[in-house]
Amino acid sequence: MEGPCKYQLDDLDLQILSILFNDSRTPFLEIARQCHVSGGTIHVRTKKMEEMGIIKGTKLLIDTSKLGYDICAFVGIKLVNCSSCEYVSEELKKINEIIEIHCITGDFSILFKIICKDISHLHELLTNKIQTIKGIQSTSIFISLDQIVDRNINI
Amino acid sequence: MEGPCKYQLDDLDLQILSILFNDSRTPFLEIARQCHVSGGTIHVRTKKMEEMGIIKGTKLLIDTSKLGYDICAFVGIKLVNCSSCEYVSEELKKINEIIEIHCITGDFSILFKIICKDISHLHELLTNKIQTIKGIQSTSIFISLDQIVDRNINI
DNA sequence: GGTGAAAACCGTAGGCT
DNA sequence: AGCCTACGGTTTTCACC
Repeated sequence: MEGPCKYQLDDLDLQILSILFNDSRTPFLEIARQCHVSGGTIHVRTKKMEEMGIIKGTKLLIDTSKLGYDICAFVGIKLVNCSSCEYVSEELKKINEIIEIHCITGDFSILFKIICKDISHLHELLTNKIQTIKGIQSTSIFISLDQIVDRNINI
Repeated sequence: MEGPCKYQLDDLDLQILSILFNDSRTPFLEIARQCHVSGGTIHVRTKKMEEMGIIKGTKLLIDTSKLGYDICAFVGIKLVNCSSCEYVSEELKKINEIIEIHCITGDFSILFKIICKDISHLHELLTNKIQTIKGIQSTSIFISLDQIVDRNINI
Protein backbone atom coordinates (compact mmCIF):
# COMPACT_ATOMS: atom_id res chain seq x y z
CA MET A 1 0.00 0.00 0.00
CA GLU A 2 1.52 3.26 -1.02
CA GLY A 3 -1.34 5.79 -1.18
CA PRO A 4 -2.05 8.20 1.64
CA CYS A 5 -5.20 6.35 2.60
CA LYS A 6 -6.68 2.95 3.14
CA TYR A 7 -8.53 2.78 -0.13
CA GLN A 8 -5.78 3.47 -2.67
CA LEU A 9 -7.37 6.55 -4.15
CA ASP A 10 -5.23 8.00 -6.89
CA ASP A 11 -4.55 11.63 -7.67
CA LEU A 12 -7.60 11.93 -9.87
CA ASP A 13 -9.91 10.68 -7.11
CA LEU A 14 -8.40 13.13 -4.66
CA GLN A 15 -8.69 15.98 -7.15
CA ILE A 16 -12.37 15.19 -7.67
CA LEU A 17 -12.96 15.12 -3.91
CA SER A 18 -11.14 18.39 -3.52
CA ILE A 19 -13.32 20.09 -6.15
CA LEU A 20 -16.49 18.66 -4.61
CA PHE A 21 -15.40 19.88 -1.17
CA ASN A 22 -15.46 23.42 -2.45
CA ASP A 23 -18.81 23.02 -4.16
CA SER A 24 -20.58 19.71 -3.90
CA ARG A 25 -22.78 20.58 -6.86
CA THR A 26 -20.05 21.16 -9.40
CA PRO A 27 -21.22 19.52 -12.66
CA PHE A 28 -19.26 16.44 -13.72
CA LEU A 29 -18.42 18.05 -17.04
CA GLU A 30 -16.91 21.03 -15.25
CA ILE A 31 -14.83 18.70 -13.06
CA ALA A 32 -13.83 16.84 -16.21
CA ARG A 33 -12.55 20.04 -17.78
CA GLN A 34 -10.53 20.91 -14.70
CA CYS A 35 -9.06 17.42 -14.49
CA HIS A 36 -8.48 17.08 -18.26
CA VAL A 37 -10.43 13.83 -18.56
CA SER A 38 -13.83 12.94 -19.96
CA GLY A 39 -17.12 13.34 -18.16
CA GLY A 40 -17.64 9.60 -18.20
CA THR A 41 -14.50 9.09 -16.15
CA ILE A 42 -15.66 11.53 -13.49
CA HIS A 43 -18.95 9.70 -13.37
CA VAL A 44 -17.28 6.32 -12.88
CA ARG A 45 -14.87 7.61 -10.24
CA THR A 46 -17.56 9.39 -8.26
CA LYS A 47 -19.78 6.33 -8.36
CA LYS A 48 -16.87 4.19 -7.19
CA MET A 49 -16.28 6.48 -4.22
CA GLU A 50 -19.97 6.40 -3.37
CA GLU A 51 -20.01 2.61 -3.50
CA MET A 52 -16.90 2.49 -1.31
CA GLY A 53 -18.77 4.62 1.20
CA ILE A 54 -16.21 7.40 1.03
CA ILE A 55 -18.80 9.82 -0.33
CA LYS A 56 -21.82 9.38 1.93
CA GLY A 57 -23.96 12.06 0.32
CA THR A 58 -24.50 15.76 0.64
CA LYS A 59 -25.98 17.76 3.45
CA LEU A 60 -28.04 20.88 2.88
CA LEU A 61 -26.47 23.83 4.64
CA ILE A 62 -29.10 26.11 6.07
CA ASP A 63 -29.07 29.27 8.11
CA THR A 64 -31.04 28.02 11.08
CA SER A 65 -31.29 31.49 12.58
CA LYS A 66 -33.34 32.52 9.54
CA LEU A 67 -35.71 29.69 10.32
CA GLY A 68 -36.21 31.13 13.76
CA TYR A 69 -33.66 28.93 15.52
CA ASP A 70 -31.36 31.49 17.09
CA ILE A 71 -29.59 29.33 19.62
CA CYS A 72 -26.93 26.74 18.85
CA ALA A 73 -25.39 25.01 21.83
CA PHE A 74 -23.19 22.10 22.77
CA VAL A 75 -24.14 20.07 25.78
CA GLY A 76 -21.81 17.74 27.66
CA ILE A 77 -23.42 14.93 29.61
CA LYS A 78 -22.08 13.09 32.64
CA LEU A 79 -23.72 9.73 33.18
CA VAL A 80 -24.44 8.04 36.47
CA ASN A 81 -23.02 4.92 34.91
CA CYS A 82 -21.02 4.58 31.70
CA SER A 83 -22.97 1.55 30.64
CA SER A 84 -26.10 3.63 29.99
CA CYS A 85 -24.38 5.52 27.15
CA GLU A 86 -26.23 3.63 24.45
CA TYR A 87 -29.64 3.99 26.08
CA VAL A 88 -29.18 7.71 26.68
CA SER A 89 -28.00 8.43 23.14
CA GLU A 90 -30.98 6.54 21.74
CA GLU A 91 -33.28 8.74 23.81
CA LEU A 92 -31.45 11.89 22.69
CA LYS A 93 -31.82 10.78 19.09
CA LYS A 94 -35.59 11.11 19.44
CA ILE A 95 -35.27 14.83 20.09
CA ASN A 96 -35.55 16.70 16.80
CA GLU A 97 -33.58 19.72 17.91
CA ILE A 98 -30.49 17.61 18.58
CA ILE A 99 -28.58 17.44 15.32
CA GLU A 100 -25.28 15.83 16.33
CA ILE A 101 -24.46 13.27 19.03
CA HIS A 102 -21.02 11.96 19.96
CA CYS A 103 -19.85 9.45 22.52
CA ILE A 104 -16.64 10.94 23.84
CA THR A 105 -13.74 10.40 26.18
CA GLY A 106 -12.87 12.90 28.88
CA ASP A 107 -14.95 14.76 31.42
CA PHE A 108 -18.19 13.93 29.65
CA SER A 109 -19.58 10.72 28.22
CA ILE A 110 -21.77 12.29 25.58
CA LEU A 111 -21.51 15.58 23.72
CA PHE A 112 -24.34 16.80 21.55
CA LYS A 113 -25.23 19.82 19.46
CA ILE A 114 -28.67 21.31 19.76
CA ILE A 115 -30.56 24.00 17.86
CA CYS A 116 -33.27 25.99 19.64
CA LYS A 117 -35.52 28.93 18.91
CA ASP A 118 -34.47 30.87 21.97
CA ILE A 119 -33.22 30.45 25.50
CA SER A 120 -36.61 29.52 26.88
CA HIS A 121 -36.94 26.83 24.22
CA LEU A 122 -33.52 25.47 25.25
CA HIS A 123 -34.52 25.64 28.88
CA GLU A 124 -37.73 23.77 28.22
CA LEU A 125 -36.01 21.01 26.24
CA LEU A 126 -33.35 20.58 28.91
CA THR A 127 -35.80 20.47 31.75
CA ASN A 128 -38.58 18.43 30.22
CA LYS A 129 -36.94 16.22 27.64
CA ILE A 130 -33.25 15.87 28.37
CA GLN A 131 -32.74 15.91 32.12
CA THR A 132 -35.63 13.52 32.53
CA ILE A 133 -33.74 10.78 30.67
CA LYS A 134 -32.71 8.04 33.10
CA GLY A 135 -29.00 7.72 33.74
CA ILE A 136 -28.01 11.35 33.23
CA GLN A 137 -26.11 12.74 36.20
CA SER A 138 -25.51 16.29 34.97
CA THR A 139 -25.44 18.50 31.88
CA SER A 140 -23.02 21.30 31.01
CA ILE A 141 -24.10 23.87 28.44
CA PHE A 142 -21.83 25.66 26.01
CA ILE A 143 -23.78 28.15 23.95
CA SER A 144 -22.24 28.92 20.57
CA LEU A 145 -21.82 32.66 20.19
CA ASP A 146 -20.42 32.33 16.70
CA GLN A 147 -19.64 29.44 14.37
CA ILE A 148 -16.52 30.59 12.61
CA VAL A 149 -15.67 27.57 10.49
CA ASP A 150 -17.69 24.67 9.05
CA ARG A 151 -15.85 22.82 6.33
CA ASN A 152 -14.39 19.52 5.16
CA ILE A 153 -10.83 18.49 5.65
CA ASN A 154 -8.71 19.60 2.72
CA ILE A 155 -6.81 16.58 1.47
CA MET B 1 -46.48 37.46 11.38
CA GLU B 2 -48.09 34.11 11.66
CA GLY B 3 -45.62 31.56 10.27
CA PRO B 4 -43.37 29.52 12.50
CA CYS B 5 -40.33 31.52 11.38
CA LYS B 6 -39.06 34.97 10.64
CA TYR B 7 -39.35 34.70 6.89
CA GLN B 8 -42.95 33.65 6.38
CA LEU B 9 -42.22 30.41 4.61
CA ASP B 10 -45.37 28.59 3.64
CA ASP B 11 -46.09 24.89 3.77
CA LEU B 12 -44.69 24.34 0.29
CA ASP B 13 -41.36 25.93 1.21
CA LEU B 14 -41.14 23.82 4.33
CA GLN B 15 -42.02 20.68 2.39
CA ILE B 16 -39.26 21.41 -0.12
CA LEU B 17 -36.76 21.97 2.70
CA SER B 18 -37.84 18.78 4.35
CA ILE B 19 -37.28 16.75 1.17
CA LEU B 20 -33.90 18.40 0.59
CA PHE B 21 -32.88 17.63 4.18
CA ASN B 22 -33.23 13.96 3.45
CA ASP B 23 -31.35 14.16 0.18
CA SER B 24 -30.05 17.50 -0.96
CA ARG B 25 -29.65 16.24 -4.52
CA THR B 26 -33.25 15.28 -5.10
CA PRO B 27 -34.10 16.49 -8.63
CA PHE B 28 -36.54 19.41 -8.76
CA LEU B 29 -38.93 17.40 -10.91
CA GLU B 30 -39.01 14.66 -8.30
CA ILE B 31 -39.74 17.22 -5.58
CA ALA B 32 -42.43 18.64 -7.87
CA ARG B 33 -44.09 15.26 -8.14
CA GLN B 34 -44.08 14.78 -4.38
CA CYS B 35 -45.49 18.26 -3.78
CA HIS B 36 -48.01 18.07 -6.65
CA VAL B 37 -46.79 21.27 -8.29
CA SER B 38 -44.72 21.99 -11.39
CA GLY B 39 -40.95 21.86 -11.59
CA GLY B 40 -40.84 25.57 -12.30
CA THR B 41 -42.47 26.34 -8.98
CA ILE B 42 -39.85 24.29 -7.12
CA HIS B 43 -37.20 26.19 -9.02
CA VAL B 44 -38.64 29.57 -8.03
CA ARG B 45 -39.12 28.60 -4.38
CA THR B 46 -35.66 27.14 -4.04
CA LYS B 47 -34.09 30.19 -5.64
CA LYS B 48 -36.08 32.42 -3.31
CA MET B 49 -34.79 30.53 -0.28
CA GLU B 50 -31.24 30.75 -1.62
CA GLU B 51 -31.57 34.49 -2.13
CA MET B 52 -32.98 34.87 1.36
CA GLY B 53 -29.88 33.09 2.64
CA ILE B 54 -31.89 30.29 4.19
CA ILE B 55 -30.28 27.71 1.90
CA LYS B 56 -26.56 28.40 2.07
CA GLY B 57 -25.42 25.51 -0.10
CA THR B 58 -24.56 21.87 0.29
CA LYS B 59 -21.72 20.12 2.00
CA LEU B 60 -20.23 16.85 0.82
CA LEU B 61 -20.54 14.21 3.50
CA ILE B 62 -17.52 11.94 3.56
CA ASP B 63 -16.41 9.04 5.69
CA THR B 64 -13.15 10.51 6.93
CA SER B 65 -12.05 7.21 8.47
CA LYS B 66 -12.01 5.72 4.97
CA LEU B 67 -9.63 8.48 3.96
CA GLY B 68 -7.28 7.45 6.72
CA TYR B 69 -8.48 9.98 9.27
CA ASP B 70 -9.47 7.73 12.15
CA ILE B 71 -9.61 10.27 14.94
CA CYS B 72 -12.34 12.85 15.43
CA ALA B 73 -12.04 14.99 18.53
CA PHE B 74 -13.49 18.07 20.15
CA VAL B 75 -11.10 20.41 21.89
CA GLY B 76 -12.11 23.04 24.44
CA ILE B 77 -9.79 26.00 24.82
CA LYS B 78 -9.33 28.23 27.83
CA LEU B 79 -7.80 31.58 26.99
CA VAL B 80 -5.45 33.64 29.11
CA ASN B 81 -7.62 36.59 28.21
CA CYS B 82 -11.05 36.61 26.59
CA SER B 83 -10.10 39.42 24.27
CA SER B 84 -7.76 37.18 22.28
CA CYS B 85 -10.66 35.02 21.10
CA GLU B 86 -10.66 36.48 17.61
CA TYR B 87 -6.91 36.18 17.15
CA VAL B 88 -6.83 32.59 18.35
CA SER B 89 -9.72 31.51 16.15
CA GLU B 90 -8.05 33.09 13.12
CA GLU B 91 -4.92 31.06 13.86
CA LEU B 92 -6.95 27.88 14.33
CA LYS B 93 -8.63 28.53 11.00
CA LYS B 94 -5.28 28.10 9.29
CA ILE B 95 -5.06 24.49 10.45
CA ASN B 96 -6.56 22.23 7.80
CA GLU B 97 -7.49 19.44 10.16
CA ILE B 98 -9.79 21.74 12.13
CA ILE B 99 -13.18 21.61 10.45
CA GLU B 100 -15.45 23.43 12.88
CA ILE B 101 -14.76 26.32 15.26
CA HIS B 102 -17.18 27.87 17.74
CA CYS B 103 -16.86 30.72 20.22
CA ILE B 104 -18.78 29.52 23.23
CA THR B 105 -19.95 30.44 26.69
CA GLY B 106 -19.13 28.32 29.71
CA ASP B 107 -15.93 26.70 30.92
CA PHE B 108 -14.20 27.20 27.57
CA SER B 109 -13.93 30.17 25.24
CA ILE B 110 -13.48 28.20 22.05
CA LEU B 111 -14.60 24.72 21.05
CA PHE B 112 -13.36 23.15 17.84
CA LYS B 113 -13.65 19.86 16.00
CA ILE B 114 -10.55 18.29 14.56
CA ILE B 115 -9.94 15.31 12.28
CA CYS B 116 -6.63 13.43 12.53
CA LYS B 117 -5.08 10.33 11.06
CA ASP B 118 -4.19 8.80 14.41
CA ILE B 119 -3.33 9.70 17.97
CA SER B 120 0.24 10.66 17.15
CA HIS B 121 -1.04 13.00 14.43
CA LEU B 122 -3.37 14.61 16.97
CA HIS B 123 -0.55 14.83 19.46
CA GLU B 124 1.72 16.48 16.95
CA LEU B 125 -0.89 19.06 15.91
CA LEU B 126 -1.68 19.91 19.51
CA THR B 127 1.93 20.27 20.53
CA ASN B 128 3.34 22.00 17.48
CA LYS B 129 0.49 23.95 15.96
CA ILE B 130 -2.21 24.54 18.54
CA GLN B 131 -0.61 24.95 21.94
CA THR B 132 1.97 27.28 20.42
CA ILE B 133 -0.71 29.86 19.58
CA LYS B 134 -0.35 32.89 21.83
CA GLY B 135 -3.13 33.45 24.31
CA ILE B 136 -4.11 29.82 24.88
CA GLN B 137 -4.04 28.86 28.52
CA SER B 138 -5.09 25.22 28.28
CA THR B 139 -6.77 22.65 26.05
CA SER B 140 -9.16 19.87 26.98
CA ILE B 141 -9.57 16.98 24.57
CA PHE B 142 -12.73 15.00 24.02
CA ILE B 143 -12.13 12.20 21.54
CA SER B 144 -15.23 11.08 19.68
CA LEU B 145 -15.65 7.34 20.05
CA ASP B 146 -18.73 7.30 17.88
CA GLN B 147 -20.75 9.91 16.03
CA ILE B 148 -24.28 8.66 16.38
CA VAL B 149 -26.23 11.44 14.72
CA ASP B 150 -25.43 14.07 12.07
CA ARG B 151 -28.51 15.64 10.59
CA ASN B 152 -30.48 18.80 10.01
CA ILE B 153 -33.27 19.99 12.21
CA ASN B 154 -36.55 18.53 11.09
CA ILE B 155 -39.00 21.38 10.67
C1' DG C 1 -9.04 2.19 -17.40
C1' DG C 2 -10.33 5.92 -20.59
C1' DT C 3 -12.97 8.12 -24.60
C1' DG C 4 -16.67 10.21 -27.15
C1' DA C 5 -21.20 10.37 -28.59
C1' DA C 6 -26.16 9.23 -28.01
C1' DA C 7 -30.28 9.20 -25.19
C1' DA C 8 -32.67 10.43 -21.18
C1' DC C 9 -33.13 13.66 -17.91
C1' DC C 10 -32.82 18.06 -15.53
C1' DG C 11 -32.41 23.24 -14.72
C1' DT C 12 -33.70 27.59 -16.29
C1' DA C 13 -36.10 31.33 -18.56
C1' DG C 14 -40.07 33.35 -20.69
C1' DG C 15 -44.80 33.82 -21.81
C1' DC C 16 -49.37 32.89 -20.44
C1' DT C 17 -53.34 32.17 -17.18
C1' DA D 1 -48.24 32.84 -7.74
C1' DG D 2 -48.36 28.79 -10.53
C1' DC D 3 -48.37 26.30 -15.08
C1' DC D 4 -46.51 24.96 -19.58
C1' DT D 5 -43.19 24.88 -23.10
C1' DA D 6 -38.80 25.00 -25.11
C1' DC D 7 -33.79 25.24 -25.04
C1' DG D 8 -29.29 24.36 -23.34
C1' DG D 9 -26.65 21.77 -20.28
C1' DT D 10 -25.95 17.56 -17.46
C1' DT D 11 -26.05 12.74 -16.24
C1' DT D 12 -25.71 8.20 -17.59
C1' DT D 13 -24.81 4.50 -20.52
C1' DC D 14 -22.33 1.96 -23.93
C1' DA D 15 -19.61 0.50 -27.80
C1' DC D 16 -14.93 1.14 -28.90
C1' DC D 17 -10.07 1.93 -28.01
